[in-house]
Amino acid sequence: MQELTYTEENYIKSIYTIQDRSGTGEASVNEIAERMQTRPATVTDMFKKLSEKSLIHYEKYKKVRLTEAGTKIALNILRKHRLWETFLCDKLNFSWDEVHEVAEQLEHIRSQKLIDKMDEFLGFPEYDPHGDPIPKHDGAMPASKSIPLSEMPENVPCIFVAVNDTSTAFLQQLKRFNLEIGAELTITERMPYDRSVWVTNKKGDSLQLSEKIAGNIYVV
Amino acid sequence: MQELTYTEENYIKSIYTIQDRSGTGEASVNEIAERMQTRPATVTDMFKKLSEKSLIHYEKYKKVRLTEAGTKIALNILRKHRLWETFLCDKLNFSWDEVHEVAEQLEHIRSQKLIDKMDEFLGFPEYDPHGDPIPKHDGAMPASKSIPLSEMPENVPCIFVAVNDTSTAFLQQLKRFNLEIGAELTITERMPYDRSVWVTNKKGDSLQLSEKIAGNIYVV
DNA sequence: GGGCTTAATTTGTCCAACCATATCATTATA
DNA sequence: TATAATGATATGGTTGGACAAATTAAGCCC
Repeated sequence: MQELTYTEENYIKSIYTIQDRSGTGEASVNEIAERMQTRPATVTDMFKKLSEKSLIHYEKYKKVRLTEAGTKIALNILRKHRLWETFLCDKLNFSWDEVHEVAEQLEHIRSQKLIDKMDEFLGFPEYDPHGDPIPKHDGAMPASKSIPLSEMPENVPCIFVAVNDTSTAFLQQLKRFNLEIGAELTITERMPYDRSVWVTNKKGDSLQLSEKIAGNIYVV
Repeated sequence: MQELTYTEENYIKSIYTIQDRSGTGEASVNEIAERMQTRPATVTDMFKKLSEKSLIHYEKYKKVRLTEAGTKIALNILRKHRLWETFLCDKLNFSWDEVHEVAEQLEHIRSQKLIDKMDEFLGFPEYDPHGDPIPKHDGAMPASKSIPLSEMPENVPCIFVAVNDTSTAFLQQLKRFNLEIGAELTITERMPYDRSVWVTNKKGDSLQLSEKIAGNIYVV
């Protein structure tokens, strides 16, 4: 197990996320640059370094893929991130839209013992406050059986279980709509022009969600 | 409130610690280099930078002292460090000798809300597991729990912080022994017959102190 | 295939934090 | 007071992570 810088860890995590939500299981220089708020040149440099350390499969001008070692690291960071989020919400009463940026820092703390004790302290949770599965110590991940709200058929009720974007902007928007994990939603109508959807909740309130929002709300 | 790097924060903390136990309230390049495990050249560079940011008083070839702003930052880091140590011991059942290096990482987490909530979660503790006082949110520090030198266990280094007798006779005796506030002392042996103690200082000098003297020297 | 667009890489620079070495100040001591 | 020892600084160099600008490769469309 090598010593990685925080920056390297963040790249690994971004690659994991991008390849996870791309059909092909790969990530491009531009996608990572976008996500890391940096320039493609920087990403190319980092790809070389990570490749040197055998954490990604990299060939010039091609997309990259995490190696097994890289994936293991990504899952470990994800585990820490989600356990910390759970801690912040469950024990310190943070609201679920406040935890992300603090967890972004805490996920880099290096101490096997700390994270194992934290897991125990929290009662070995399977899902974090956003509904995302928490990888186990060995990297095993509870199934996340959710799909984007935008892919739900019309008039089939579903439960809001996770978000696919943890930016403050997005979470605040949800707050404005009064949308929370656990809400029961039903798509009543699709607007073909901009792919937005009309949704009703259990109380019968109706609201219109853009394609972007509906694509980042995950439901079962 | 400026954004400091972790490294800068660590220097600030080291300066605080050194000047706190120095008698004169100052810290030298070499002392900091020793404590930070780095070279004097590096420390000089950093002193210039911190001086530029008005966090220390710095003049070439002289010792440094934290400014008010610098002290505030140091106390804030100390607060975070000691609260985290308390958390690790009280809530996660770490033993008191395991917590330090993890707290060294956690003390850099930037979130006012987190640390305030943590303080509350822990029941607003005044002292950390090592008995050191935890600075309050406003920088106020509970009195540090000093004890008479005579009550220190053997072979545990401590710092001479106060006297409990301000008579000239006592102070002159201290002078004769070359004992000053700030000295690092270690009891090497106890003489059961008269309860006097053998003490060594940092230079390795050894001296014998009567029960009366050792009882009026306060240490932490 | 040729040309165009987009994506990726190379090159050269910058800054923070480090170091070794050489030099300069301060101090302690003969 | 002169001089050696110690302490601090200056200089020049390295590395990691970032950037802009220029260049090259890949993919696509006719």
